[in-house]
Amino acid sequence: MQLTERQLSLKDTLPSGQCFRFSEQNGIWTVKAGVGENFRVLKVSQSDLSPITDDPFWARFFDLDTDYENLKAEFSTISPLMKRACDYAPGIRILNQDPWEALCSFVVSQNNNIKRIMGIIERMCSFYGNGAFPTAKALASAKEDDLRMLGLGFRAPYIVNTARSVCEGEIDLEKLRSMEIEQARAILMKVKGIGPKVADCALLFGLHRLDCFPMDVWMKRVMASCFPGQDKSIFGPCAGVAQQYLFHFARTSGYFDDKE
DNA sequence: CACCAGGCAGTGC
DNA sequence: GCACTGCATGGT
Repeated sequence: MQLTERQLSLKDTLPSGQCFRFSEQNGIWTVKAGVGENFRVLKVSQSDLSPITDDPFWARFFDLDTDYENLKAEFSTISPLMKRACDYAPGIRILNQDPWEALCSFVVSQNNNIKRIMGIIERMCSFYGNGAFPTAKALASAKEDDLRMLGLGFRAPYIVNTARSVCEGEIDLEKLRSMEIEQARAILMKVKGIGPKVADCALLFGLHRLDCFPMDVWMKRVMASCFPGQDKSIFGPCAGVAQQYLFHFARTSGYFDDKE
């Protein structure tokens, strides 16, 4: 299978705020993914995507089985701005990350910026995971002071709460994959430290629930400015994908720089 | 110094 | 139900 940049763009997908363990140097992208023993490292360049297409793990990670051309065509009929967002970065895809890694990462993300999130997660991985993303079990027994030392601040107890809920089975992540979406959100949000935004990101990026539509500060700007009085329902059953095009466009294009 | 970052919990009304 | 505030930390 031969992929074009329009079908998969590394530079538009990896730094679009979905995942936090990647870097780029001289055109070579390094992506780290997976928890504990399932840890994997990918090295790939845009000019040769065969390390992704030839490896089922990374093919799944980059969601190669979903037809984004149809989705973009549908989205583009919604409004000129939605079409513009699709054309701006057509090679964005929704990553299929480990559910625990996604959930934990987005607990870290709250009221934080992407650069600092990446640093914190990297320190958590070396301190608790020997390079791999730490297991829920490892973090369930972490000391809050240690977590604060890594820069987690007020999120330290949230991480421990979340890890314990997963370990003790109050949250069964795999069951959330097929559950009624509102019920799945409600289960996640029972944990102190998980609100609607973190729950939606975990479901979208960790459990591939494309119906989730995370509303962060950028998406609130987009909706208020471009779709006033509307909600995610105008984007259909895969609203989460539309969300990602809009989020990336809003954050990197400069279009919203001087809009309240 | 202020304000912000892929928010959330707590409080008051 | 909705509006407001404090929160750790590092960057502008």
